[in-house]
Amino acid sequence: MDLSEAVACCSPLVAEPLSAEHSVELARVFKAMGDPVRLRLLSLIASHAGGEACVCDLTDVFDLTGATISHHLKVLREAGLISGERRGTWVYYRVRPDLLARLSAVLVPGSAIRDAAVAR
Amino acid sequence: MDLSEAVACCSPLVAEPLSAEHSVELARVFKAMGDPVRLRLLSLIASHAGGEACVCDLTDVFDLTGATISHHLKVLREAGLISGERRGTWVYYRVRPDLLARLSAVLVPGSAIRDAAVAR
DNA sequence: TTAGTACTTAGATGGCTGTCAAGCTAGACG
DNA sequence: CGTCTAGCTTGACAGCCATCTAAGTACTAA
Repeated sequence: MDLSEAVACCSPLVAEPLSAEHSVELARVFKAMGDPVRLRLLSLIASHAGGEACVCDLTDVFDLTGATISHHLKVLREAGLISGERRGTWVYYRVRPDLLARLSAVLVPGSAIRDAAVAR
Repeated sequence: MDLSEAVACCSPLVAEPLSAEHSVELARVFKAMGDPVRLRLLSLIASHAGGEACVCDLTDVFDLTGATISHHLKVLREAGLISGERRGTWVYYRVRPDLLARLSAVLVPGSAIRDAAVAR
């Protein structure tokens, strides 16, 4: 099962018990967000001008080696939370707002209505 | 800094870069949700009749010892996601929807407006 | 009080994970 | 070509974590 797909079809947590399969996929996404460095990376990328950020912009913020930042970006990428693209020398990352919105919807009841409102 | 407090005052991820302090507190909550068993526990409790569930109801669902379930419930409790109360022989847990709503708001832009709408 | 049920805590253990150093690949520029 | 910069991968290691067994606590019932 694809990750974003799994998240997309999950009902709100309060609506019905999560299936074992869905819980595994959902947990993978939350686990990816369960690290301070990765959360900051996510918000740095999301809030950066143009909606994207170069890895060099991100590395300077932390007191960590490039290898570690690269590792965290990979975790976020494999969770479907960000996507990366090489343009010349640099690699740019951007968040995937659709997945964030779906995650957000899973956390609160009545999300279907709210999602429709957001789509408008 | 209190956990729920930290989550409450976090702006949406896309609005501005998360501070190092906020990211640590937020990550603790997401980390608690980053496990399939804990996610299922959360949804079992949230979707249970009356908004609360006894530990014995939860233990039967999984192929795990009571000690392990107890451990996961403790993690969820320390993250501020659930609260437990003993009534007689049994212990009942319920979710704290306020924290879930705030978490949800952190994930999407324009949450302040949407929160106001939800509150009505 | 004794026995029994419902959790919780403590300790142990195997597996996972965040981090770094070192090495590697991809592109830019002579 | 060679060299420089940006980023990724690998391998290693210390610390964390999910799980179990065994023991402890809290309440009920006879």
